[in-house]
Amino acid sequence: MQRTNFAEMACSIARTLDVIGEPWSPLILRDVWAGVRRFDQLQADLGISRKVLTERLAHLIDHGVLERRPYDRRPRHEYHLTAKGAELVDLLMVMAGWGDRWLAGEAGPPVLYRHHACGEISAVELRCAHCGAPMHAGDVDLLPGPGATGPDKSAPGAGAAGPDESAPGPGAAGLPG
Amino acid sequence: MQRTNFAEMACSIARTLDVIGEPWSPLILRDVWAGVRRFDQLQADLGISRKVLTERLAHLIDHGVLERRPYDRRPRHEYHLTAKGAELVDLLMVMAGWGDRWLAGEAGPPVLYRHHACGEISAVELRCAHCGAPMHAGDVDLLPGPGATGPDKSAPGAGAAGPDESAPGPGAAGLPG
DNA sequence: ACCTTGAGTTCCCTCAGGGAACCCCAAAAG
DNA sequence: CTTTTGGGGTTCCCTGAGGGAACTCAAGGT
Repeated sequence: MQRTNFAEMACSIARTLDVIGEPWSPLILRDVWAGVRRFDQLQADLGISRKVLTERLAHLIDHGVLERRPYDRRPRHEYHLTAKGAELVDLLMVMAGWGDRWLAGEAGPPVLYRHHACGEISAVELRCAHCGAPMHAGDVDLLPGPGATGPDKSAPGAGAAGPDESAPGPGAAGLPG
Repeated sequence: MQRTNFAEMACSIARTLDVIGEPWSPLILRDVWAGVRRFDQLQADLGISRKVLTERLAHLIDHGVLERRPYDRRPRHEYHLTAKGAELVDLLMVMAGWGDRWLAGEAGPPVLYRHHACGEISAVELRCAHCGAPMHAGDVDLLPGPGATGPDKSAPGAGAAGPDESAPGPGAAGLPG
């Protein structure tokens, strides 16, 4: 779909959208997360066209979010989340939380989440990694970061290489615009 | 774009994708959040076609995520986030966090977030709303919820009506599939 | 030799996204 | 009163992505 190139924008939201910005990709990740790992299962469960599913899987593998593992001597494979992909599932949980709050209606949420640590049905909550207090859209100021000026050279590319935490420091421009 | 109807699926992720599942909507919300509120500004900043921008704005207003406010006696308006929309921006922060970690490369993150509460440059972290411990994709079990069987009747629709917290209780089917 | 199954390809059709030009309205300028 | 300006969209056409169904291919099983 992407007629516009989101990956080149100096915005981590746009770049993330380049990876999972069309609606099938999150659903594929959800399914893989929930244990639906094979081509025909995914196709049947999602109701996606086989052609598009092939493309999406290739794209997700390309971006290091999924990996393909053989499970037989025959040419059979399953798709698994990489570490990079597993962190995207965190995003899906937040997405599900919003849908549960605002779209579930009287019927209530379709899926419940039980937290291993406490054993309770719960939901995710956003907190500041620094002070631990709640951190929402209205609780932050946006500042230009070091990568503000343009797209990154030396992109990590396909490999699920470890994330890099750059030291914060002021850059030039703010949001594009 | 949506040829497939995601809103009818018994999945809060799919339903959320029905609202912001194509790549422009999150970027529009990001811009409105950052203070870009007028049609021509949005169009110029995003590089989106005017036609598609019109459609997206109508869709977002329709779903109660944005609202349109006049700012002049002339027919001029600005777009603002509703409470429902502001909570979607939380999702954008998580998205940005993932992009910062995995896609920013050597250049570092394009935007930094300063938390009002502690004044520090920080990032969001996902925690369990119940026990406060970290809560990630691998830390939860999925269980069928009360709305598991089908799409909800009596959907909140357009209005940014308050969220409903239904009492948890077991339902019938799990994920669709 | 034939059937089955997983995992894709190929082909065609329709509709959504991109681009650019055009339009409407209200205020301000002349 | 007429013209200009500028925000906020419409309209039209073209391309290309998504949907659907049929076809292919390789490896077993019987």
